[in-house]
Amino acid sequence: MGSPPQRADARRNRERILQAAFEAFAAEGHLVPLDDIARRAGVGAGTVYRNFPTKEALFQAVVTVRIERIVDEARALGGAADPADAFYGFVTQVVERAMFNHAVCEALAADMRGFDASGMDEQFTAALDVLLRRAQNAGAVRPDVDVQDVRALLAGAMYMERGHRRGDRPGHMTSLACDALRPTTKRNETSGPRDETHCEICATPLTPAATGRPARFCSASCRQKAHRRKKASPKTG
Amino acid sequence: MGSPPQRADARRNRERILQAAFEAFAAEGHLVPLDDIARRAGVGAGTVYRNFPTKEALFQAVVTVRIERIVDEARALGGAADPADAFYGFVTQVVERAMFNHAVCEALAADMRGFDASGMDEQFTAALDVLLRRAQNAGAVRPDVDVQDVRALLAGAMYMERGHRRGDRPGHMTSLACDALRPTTKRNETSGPRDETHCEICATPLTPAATGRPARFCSASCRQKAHRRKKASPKTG
DNA sequence: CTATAATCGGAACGAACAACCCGGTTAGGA
DNA sequence: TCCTAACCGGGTTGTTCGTTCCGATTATAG
Repeated sequence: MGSPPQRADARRNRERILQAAFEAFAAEGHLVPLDDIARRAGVGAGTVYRNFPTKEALFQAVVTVRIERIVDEARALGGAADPADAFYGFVTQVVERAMFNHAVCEALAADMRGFDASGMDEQFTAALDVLLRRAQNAGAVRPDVDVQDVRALLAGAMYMERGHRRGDRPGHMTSLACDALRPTTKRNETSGPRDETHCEICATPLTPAATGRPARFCSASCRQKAHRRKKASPKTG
Repeated sequence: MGSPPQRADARRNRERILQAAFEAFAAEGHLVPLDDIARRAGVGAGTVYRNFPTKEALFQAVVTVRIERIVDEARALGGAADPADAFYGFVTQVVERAMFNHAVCEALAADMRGFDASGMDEQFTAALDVLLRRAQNAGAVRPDVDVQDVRALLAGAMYMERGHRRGDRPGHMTSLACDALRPTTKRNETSGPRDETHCEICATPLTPAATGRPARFCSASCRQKAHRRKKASPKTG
């Protein structure tokens, strides 16, 4: 009890392990072999296990710090002047951050990777709930979603950004996900009309027109159809 | 070449393996051990490997059939009378189906699990593109998304439905995802207002009121704030 | 400097799983 | 019925990875 708590080298190694684990988990997720972490920390696997009972415990030790920080930010935004900015800004930022940290991504994902035990799940959900309700009361978020929906959408947005990352348009899927939450007004229409490479009517791929002006239809009949439609339904066309 | 193509028991076993693999992959995804599939089929692991060079080949053989069916349905919907119904109906149905088939879910997910080789990815994307463009031309889908966005949203919806499944409201996240694609008009507002357990203004948790009527605010000041807001912004409130 | 106990590191273990192999079995034609 | 090539199945191998163990090392008090 009164004994010197730890030897100096032991303390140093613990820090090194945490640092290496943070980097490794962030880069590759919880599946990274523990031996890799040990090697990056410059210690043996045994030393890791003297500090953390299981690999899972190490993962949680690393991630809990990050989640706590995120929860703190959410709480700080709870009193922000503009509830809409606070909510959408927070959501966007969380996803953005998770993009660069696979571990946070996994922790916030669907199952919270068993974080229920540490209470992080409840805290995160509660903090998010405050932002959500304020935004809803301000009319910035549709009223028929609850905090679990937003949690799911967050996880989904991270998943989409990671899985379907195309070099261009980072954050595009998140923007789309946010639009799903908005009331029917005020959209985030990002880009202009897509560049057309298919017939606008039947979606047949268009051969690159030799003429300067890009073609919009594959045939005269489709062009006529388009004209007819434009006249018939000016509301939806 | 002219030799009897296969022994009867071999043919029978092949069918059994395909059936067992379909069930196992559908229930548990591609991670299910191959030995389990062999056992369910009532054969040894060796017999599986005599029919399919790798576990991955077996997975693809099983899943390709399902994806082909989905692609066929998409193509059939390409000429539907109502492009909006065709598109949203197809998306909803694909997610719904994947809910009960983990294998399809994984195959349609972000990376298509290497299905590029079999051409399924291109075919699925092309068929989906037709539905999307027709729906866009009909004004039922916002014009600033492309087929890759929809692919991502599909994968995300499946992910969300699977991960955050709450007993109630199956398909709710899919409905939300579809709303992200709609033009600003015409929403799918599913349920009424959520049951309030927090202050509508500051989101403080409300202690269950002893009185019969449920409270909506945590304090008199919040109640006043609500009144003021309702007068100030009748458009958004 | 010395003694000693905490600490270190990596070898060793066990479990899981894909893939291979070979001795025994059987279908099906003659 | 008999023969044989095709086929069967599970035991075996190789690999990966989490976890444990123990002889070697080293920090630190006296």
